[in-house]
Amino acid sequence: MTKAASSRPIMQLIDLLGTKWIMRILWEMNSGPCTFRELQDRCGGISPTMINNRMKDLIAENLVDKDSPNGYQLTALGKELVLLFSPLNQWAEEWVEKRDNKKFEKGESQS
Amino acid sequence: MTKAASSRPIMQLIDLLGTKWIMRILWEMNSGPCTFRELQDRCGGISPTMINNRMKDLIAENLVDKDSPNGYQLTALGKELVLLFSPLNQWAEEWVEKRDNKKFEKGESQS
DNA sequence: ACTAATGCTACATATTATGTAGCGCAAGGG
DNA sequence: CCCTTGCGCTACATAATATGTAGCATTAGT
Repeated sequence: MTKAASSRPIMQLIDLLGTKWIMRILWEMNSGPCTFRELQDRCGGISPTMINNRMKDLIAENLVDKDSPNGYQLTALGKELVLLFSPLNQWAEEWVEKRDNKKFEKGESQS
Repeated sequence: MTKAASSRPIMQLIDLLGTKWIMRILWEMNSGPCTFRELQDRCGGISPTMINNRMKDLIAENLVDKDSPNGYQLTALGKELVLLFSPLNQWAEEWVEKRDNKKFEKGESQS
């Protein structure tokens, strides 16, 4: 991570979101606070090492709080960020549809 | 990549965007078509191996075109996606500001 | 005291990224 | 015609990251 690259906030964010599992965890946490092990399940069985490391990152970045009785939850800032992800949902639908059509045109098999 | 996880379009997108360099490359390509080597520079000297692999991915996902005389460029779909990134820019500004204030309160050194 | 669930750590293995050298090709100049 | 220059891209050894599995320490319930 070069200093120049990471000086712009957007670059810091892109670095963070480009770290494996970060977006997935944020997305899954949007459905409410949860325990360590439940989060593991929501993320499809991700390893505890990874969850632990990523949660440390997210807490350090002020996106998640650890609130012992209730487990982990998004901070206000974290919730704002995840809100910005929602347009991606609709875009992704169109994208997959067009991509699969193209595969079909090319004669590839469909699932 | 489990089948269940990747069945939802948003999960496929999150997987893609969570791959190292993908967001960065998309972001940098928003400033116009460019050559292989210029893209390397825009991304701060990323290795050619990586650029090559990621461009293959992005082309396969219909987000980038290879148009030999002019090099690489975003597809219409790719441009739409990068447009959805722009709100992140403003959010990132606030985020970094708040994060750095917090560090200051805690007595950490500033750059 | 026993059981079960929790957050989390240890660590060997597998996967992925980085850095560097350089190939084959095309365009331009001498 | 040869020589340089820049191009897209490949090869491959090394370094960094992720995965999977076992299990420890703690807490809550019975």
